[in-house]
Amino acid sequence: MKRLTKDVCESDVVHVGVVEKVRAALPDEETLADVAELFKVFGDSTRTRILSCLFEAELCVCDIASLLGMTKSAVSHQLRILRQTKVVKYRKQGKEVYYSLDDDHISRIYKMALEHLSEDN
Amino acid sequence: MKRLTKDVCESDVVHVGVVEKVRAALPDEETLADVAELFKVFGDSTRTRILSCLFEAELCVCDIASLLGMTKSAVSHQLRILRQTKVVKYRKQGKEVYYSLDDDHISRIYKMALEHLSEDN
DNA sequence: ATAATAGTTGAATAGGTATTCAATCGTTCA
DNA sequence: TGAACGATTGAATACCTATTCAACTATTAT
Repeated sequence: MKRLTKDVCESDVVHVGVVEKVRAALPDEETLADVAELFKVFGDSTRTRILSCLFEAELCVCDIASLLGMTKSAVSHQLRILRQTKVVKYRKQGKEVYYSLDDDHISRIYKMALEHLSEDN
Repeated sequence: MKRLTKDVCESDVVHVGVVEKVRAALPDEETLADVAELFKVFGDSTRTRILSCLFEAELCVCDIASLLGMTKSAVSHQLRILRQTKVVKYRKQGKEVYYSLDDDHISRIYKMALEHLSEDN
C-alpha cells in the first residue's frame, strides 16, 4: 500500500523544527493502523446500514437481509467482518443467529458522526 | 455495490413486528451513505497518518511527505480527498500550500476511536 | 431418515482505490 | 525571461474488497 521512493522531498525548504516536533508527537504506526482499521469497518454503507438496524433491536440474519433488501449471503459476509472486529456479538437460538451491538462505544462514535454531518449541514 | 436478487429472504420466519418497527426507525439512505462516506475517509492509514500530523501543527505538503516518507504526489492525492470532504482546509503562501484541520469534530471523533481501541485493549 | 430452513463459507468476479509516473501549473528569484 | 521548486493532476497499474453463486453445515419438524 505504501512504498518509499526517491521523490520523498529532499528539499531544504521543509520546516525542520516543526517537522521534528510533530514527528516526536506522533502515535506509533500500529496505533494509527488500528484506528484506520476501525474506521474502515464503518466506511461501507452496507455495514453502516446493518449497524443502524442493530441500534434499534437484536435481529437475525434473515431480518437484516429483509431490511436491507439483500441476500443472506451478502449480509452474512459483512456480519463476519463486524464479528471479527468485535463490533457486533451474536447468540445462536435454534436455527437462527441473533446479532446485536457489542458495546456502546460503537453507537457513540456513530452518533458523533451523525452529529458532525448535521451540524455543518 | 448493492443489488437486489431473488434470494432476499421471502421466508415466513422473519420477525415481522420487530422488522417493521426497525424499518420505521431507520435514518434515510442518504444519511447512512454520508456516514459511511465520512468514515471511509478515515479508513485509510495514509489519511489517518496525515491527520495525526495535522493534529500537531499546520504543515505544507512537503512537510507531510517528509513525515510519512512518501512522495508529494501521493500525499497530494490524499489531501485532495481530505479537502473535498471538508476534513482539512488550506491556505496558499508563496509556493507553498499549508494544510490544517477544518474543524474539531474531526479530532473528537478521532480521539474517541483511540479511546475505544485502548479501553478494550 | 428426509425435507426444509437459517446461516456460513470459498471461489470468482466486478468495481473501487491508493500509489506511481510523467506532465503540468503557479510562484519566486536570479 | 527562464530556471527552480512546491504542488497538483490524469492515466496506468496493482491491489483490495463487496457481492454473487453454489456448496455446505446445523437445526427443526414430519
